[in-house]
Amino acid sequence: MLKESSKLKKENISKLMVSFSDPFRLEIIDLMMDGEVCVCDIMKLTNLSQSRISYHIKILKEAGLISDRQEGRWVYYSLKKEALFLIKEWITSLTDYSSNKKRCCE
Amino acid sequence: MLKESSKLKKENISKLMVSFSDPFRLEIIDLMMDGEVCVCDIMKLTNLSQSRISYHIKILKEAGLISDRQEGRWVYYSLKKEALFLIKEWITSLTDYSSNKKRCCE
DNA sequence: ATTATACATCAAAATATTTTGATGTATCAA
DNA sequence: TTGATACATCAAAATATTTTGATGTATAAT
Repeated sequence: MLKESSKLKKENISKLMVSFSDPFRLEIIDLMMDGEVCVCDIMKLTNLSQSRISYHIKILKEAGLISDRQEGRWVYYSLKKEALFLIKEWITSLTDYSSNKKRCCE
Repeated sequence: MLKESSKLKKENISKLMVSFSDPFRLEIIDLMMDGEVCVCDIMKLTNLSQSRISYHIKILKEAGLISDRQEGRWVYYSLKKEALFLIKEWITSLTDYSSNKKRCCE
């Protein structure tokens, strides 16, 4: 069962998954795969408005998926490897699920 | 980059991730880890209403995460290993992302 | 045939998420 | 110190998702 095998609580899982559930957030995550990005970068590379990007960044941050680092006027965002690893672990617990099927409703 | 390394299109990824983004769907997925389940099973094991379960099942099905098999009055649902594998692959492409950070806004 | 069970589907209501445009704060440069 | 840049935050509007209760369809048991 998922409950025992995962180090992530169900609430955290859904928050992390919410991060991936929006195409614009996937775009942003995609950009972060090449390293740190600031909001201004994302603005240049997508055509999302600044406040829209900030909103999505907030979702990602509250899910624990990204970390931020301020440097002067800029804030650099990057993916948290630890979070990605936990997600991978969770997905693995799913793919490794027992294949002996039970019949229901009997 | 995500785009090239994944066999899943961004649209499919977000649909799959939407599946995992709801706590009740996570419950249902959890139950399916022990094998096939019917709606009646899910009703017994959670206290979700029948139409509510059907709604969530539909989301999971349209995301391509589960398959169904009818037997008499019952419909048995189970996780599609293929879909889980694709998700795992995608997550892996994220965790394996290049760690040479670029500086932005320069 | 009638009734019950299992589930899907529908429309309306309830909620939640997302977008927009405006405003606020901090940093920096002139 | 004034103005510009980078970003956060806010409230309202727009949009999307979820829940509910009712109704529909198919299967099966009596």
